[in-house]
Amino acid sequence: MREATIMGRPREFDVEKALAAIMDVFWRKGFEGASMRDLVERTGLKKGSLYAAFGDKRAMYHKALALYDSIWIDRAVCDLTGDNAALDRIDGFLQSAVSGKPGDADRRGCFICNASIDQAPVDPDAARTVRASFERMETALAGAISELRGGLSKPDSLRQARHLMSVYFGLRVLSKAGADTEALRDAKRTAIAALTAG
Amino acid sequence: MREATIMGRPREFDVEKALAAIMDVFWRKGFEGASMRDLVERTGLKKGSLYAAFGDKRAMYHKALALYDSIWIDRAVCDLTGDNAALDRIDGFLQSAVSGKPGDADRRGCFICNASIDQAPVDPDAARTVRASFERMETALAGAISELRGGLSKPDSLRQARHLMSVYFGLRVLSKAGADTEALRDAKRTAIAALTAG
DNA sequence: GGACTTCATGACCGATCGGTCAAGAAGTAG
DNA sequence: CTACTTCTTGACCGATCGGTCATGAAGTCC
Repeated sequence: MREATIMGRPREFDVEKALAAIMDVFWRKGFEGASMRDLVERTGLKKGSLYAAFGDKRAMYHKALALYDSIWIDRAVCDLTGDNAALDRIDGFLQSAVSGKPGDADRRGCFICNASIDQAPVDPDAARTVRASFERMETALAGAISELRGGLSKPDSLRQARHLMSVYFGLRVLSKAGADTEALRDAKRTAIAALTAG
Repeated sequence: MREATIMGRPREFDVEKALAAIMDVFWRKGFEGASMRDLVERTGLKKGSLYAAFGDKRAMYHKALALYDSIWIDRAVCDLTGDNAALDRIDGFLQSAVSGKPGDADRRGCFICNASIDQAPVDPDAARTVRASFERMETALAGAISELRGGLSKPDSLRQARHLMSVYFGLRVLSKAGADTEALRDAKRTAIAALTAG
């Protein structure tokens, strides 16, 4: 319904671009750390337009989180189910948590990880979104793992996937505080070694 | 110096108790999520007393984080270097990230983990404290690991320790969003299995 | 054209933010 | 006792918080 009917003055800004900007702000600063002023400046829009288009601050956060899921978690899942060698896909997945630019680091990390710490305990809706992302990642990982090691039973693949999930988010935490790159590399390497040999 | 000299009106409150209350607030709510109002209510003190005793909000946060390190990270390190069986000590360490009360969960999680996500990217002092805690944990873990597996070289123990560090913080992240208890148990179990067999 | 609908803008709202300070209370030192 | 120091308290500060709304601009529909 309602799509062909265009009445009244049309929007002058690109809603998706605006939401992408909102996502970037919450991603970097968290929910409480981001102010409406930040959102206004980053989007280039006025407060009234933002509220009209997205609802209140909490609603903006939820939409930003959903957008992150649909862009970045989607990408991670696609990469994990792609057609490279299974080991390379898994390695790439963990590597994405390690890299971040050298030196200054990407500092944003993973929005899902940030939201898990920052909002999940106080925002059930955010917690639900986060858990849904967890499951998608876990499933994709399990698929790649069972591809890598044909002999593994389905439940065993799942267990290995859950293990790598914890490694992934642990790497995200460690790297946010600027942990030694070598330490991250070691953690990743050891996890992968355990996978191929376990 | 200065300790015997007690001049003027003595403090009526217990500074350490107050700081413990402050720690609890920041631990639960993060830096931006905690307001001075929260701190005043939780400590039972007036704003003026808090500022006089601890400095501004940021200084309070730093002192709270240092207190956490000296209580909880100390305890984790002690447990890891204790005299139970090495495997039990390591298992207990990971278990502390899994448990949290059943159902409603402890929700506070690990303050170091929270601070890493929440403040480390924007507060270099907090980041330093967090990294120092990382290193203490890593060292204690490496010790327990080399005790568990005598044959392991020192660098290999360190690599295994770094791997378990990532698992630990990953479990913290997953559990904050209320991930399935079984998933956490699987992740932990698999990590330990990899340790004993890798 | 006029009727109607939606959008953009900036002024405005009360509440709360982190932080300060003057004045009085409560102690020590001599 | 007086002199002095520190602590406690509540009033107070300007800034910023998230959020609203009236007005006018900009479009569609007939």
